Amino acid sequence: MRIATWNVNGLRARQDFLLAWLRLREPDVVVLQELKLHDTQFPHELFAAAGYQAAVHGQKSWNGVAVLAKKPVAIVQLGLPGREEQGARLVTAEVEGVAVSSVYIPNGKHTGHEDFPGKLAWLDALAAHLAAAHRPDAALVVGGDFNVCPAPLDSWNEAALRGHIFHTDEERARFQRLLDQGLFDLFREKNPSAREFSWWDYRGGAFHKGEGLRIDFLLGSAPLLARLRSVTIDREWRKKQAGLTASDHAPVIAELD
DNA sequence: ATGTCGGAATTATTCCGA
Repeated sequence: MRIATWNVNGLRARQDFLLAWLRLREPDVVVLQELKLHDTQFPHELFAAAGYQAAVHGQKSWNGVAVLAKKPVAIVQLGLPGREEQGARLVTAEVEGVAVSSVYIPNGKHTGHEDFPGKLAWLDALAAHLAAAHRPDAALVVGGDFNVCPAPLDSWNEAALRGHIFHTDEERARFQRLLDQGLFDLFREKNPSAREFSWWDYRGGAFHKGEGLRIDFLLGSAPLLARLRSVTIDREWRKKQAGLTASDHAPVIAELD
């Protein structure tokens, strides 16, 4: 099984780009973030024609998450309980016996912004929800854009950015609390010292200067880790393809037995 | 160069969020 996560930064702007990538990589399951459309605008027919069905939790204009899969998807959860006012940021579906969640953690803007405590509260609520809804011995994947840089190795410039947004002890402690629910950072498990990033700002030529962050993760429970062969970050798809603009995030792909 | 994007509100221009 090949499972991926990708923040597409607007599905309507990215659908041709995404379809080209699906044809090339042929993932079995993909969790998407930042759809930026309402459920009713999701192009189910387009993805069905490409061989995928979707569980979608969207909203007008912003946020929005989905689970795409070649096999049937059964919706388990729409929205993070108690945190719906922060937007459509969680959907969980069961696919081939695996509970698959797509999450889009609030950005928080900066540590002095009123959104920052909201981000921490959302992460607290996610840890509580996972503890209540999932057993650590069951097959679970939580993939998405976490908007947290868990360790210095995950940042292009830890020295300058430590203590700033994505790089605070508060965010990192809460990311660790997610792992404490019995989850593993699948990329890091297979690539313990790799300095690779999944997001680069559109501005200032950040991609070409190597100024990125690793903030997109596939977290998996022990049964998934036992099946894990490899994890890659598909940075070629952060580049323009045949004249089509890329997202500011690259896909992350895990290969499972 | 805070140097770009996507989307909304509004009618090609400005704002917001990331």
